[in-house]
Amino acid sequence: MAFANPANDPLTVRFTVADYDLPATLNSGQAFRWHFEDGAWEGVVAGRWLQARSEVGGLAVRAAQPQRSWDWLRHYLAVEENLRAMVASFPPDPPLQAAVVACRGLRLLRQEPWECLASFILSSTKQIPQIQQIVARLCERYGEPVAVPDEHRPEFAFPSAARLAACTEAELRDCRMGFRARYLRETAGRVAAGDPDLSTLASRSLPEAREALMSLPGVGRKIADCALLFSLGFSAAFPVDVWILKALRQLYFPRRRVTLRGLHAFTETHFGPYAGYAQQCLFHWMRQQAGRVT
DNA sequence: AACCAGGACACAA
DNA sequence: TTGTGTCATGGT
Repeated sequence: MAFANPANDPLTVRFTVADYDLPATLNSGQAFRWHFEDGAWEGVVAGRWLQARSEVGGLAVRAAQPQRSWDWLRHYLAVEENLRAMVASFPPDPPLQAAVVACRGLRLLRQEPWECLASFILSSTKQIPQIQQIVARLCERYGEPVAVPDEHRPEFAFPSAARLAACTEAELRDCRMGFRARYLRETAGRVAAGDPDLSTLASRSLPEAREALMSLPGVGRKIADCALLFSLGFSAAFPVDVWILKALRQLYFPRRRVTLRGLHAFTETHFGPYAGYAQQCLFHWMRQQAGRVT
C-alpha cells in the first residue's frame, strides 16, 4: 500500500513492504541507471528523476514533481511481487536454496522495454560499471532533460528508439560502445518502426516474444531473455550469461561436458515457472561469492 | 602483457 | 548442429 508521509509531501511516496533489498535490486545488473549518492539511490525511470531509500518496514521514494498516482512506480519496483510463492515453487536442490537464502529481498524490476532491450544490447562482453557509463553518456547526449530538484545537476531520460535511430553510427561509437553501435542503431530503427512492437510483446507467448526479439540485430538468446525477464514480465525466461554458465556447470554438471543448448533444456524444466527469479538469485549469489561489485 | 567482461555473428568442419 | 575468430573498449 502507498500513502502520503506524515508531512503530506506530494513529492514522496512510502511503500510498506517486507523483504525488499533495495541495493541488491537496483545494483544487481538488471538496470543501469541507479547510483548511490548522499545516502540514497538516485535514478531516472520513465522520464522521472527519483531518489529512493530503505526505511524500517519499507521504502521511501522522492520525485522532483508531484505525482497523481504512484502505481507506475509500484509496478516498476515489483513491490507486490510474492517472493514467498516464487521461492516455494523452486526445486529443493542445495545450490539454489543456498543462493535464495543469500538473496532475501532481491526483486525483479519491471523496466521499460526499450530501455531494457537497448541497455542489454550494450551489455555484451562489458562489465556492469562500463555498461552504466555507456548508458549515462547516451542519455546525456540524446535523452530529453527531466525535472530535477533545485540545485541538482541536469538529468536525462533514456533516449527513444526513434532518436537513436536518427543518430549516425559514428555518434553512437563516440559514446564508447564499440562494435555495439551498429546493432543499437539498426535495432532502434526496427523498434521505432514497430517491427516488432515492444508494447504488445508481453501479451504473446514466451517463444513468440523471444523469436520476435531475436530477429533484431545484436539480440541473441541471452539478451532476448534479459528483456523478456526484466521488462516484459516473462518470469520463466532464464538468461544464460558467462556467470550463470559457470554456475550451472559447476553446481549441476560437475566434470561433465554440457552444451549451451543442453543447459537451456535443463533450465526450462528444472527451475519451474519462476526460473527467471532463480536465475537472478544465482547470478547475484555468484557475484557475492566472487566478492566483487563489478 | 595477456586475459576477461550479464554476446552476437559469420564461417568453418 | 557444434566449435572458433572477430568485433571495441577499459579494467585487472
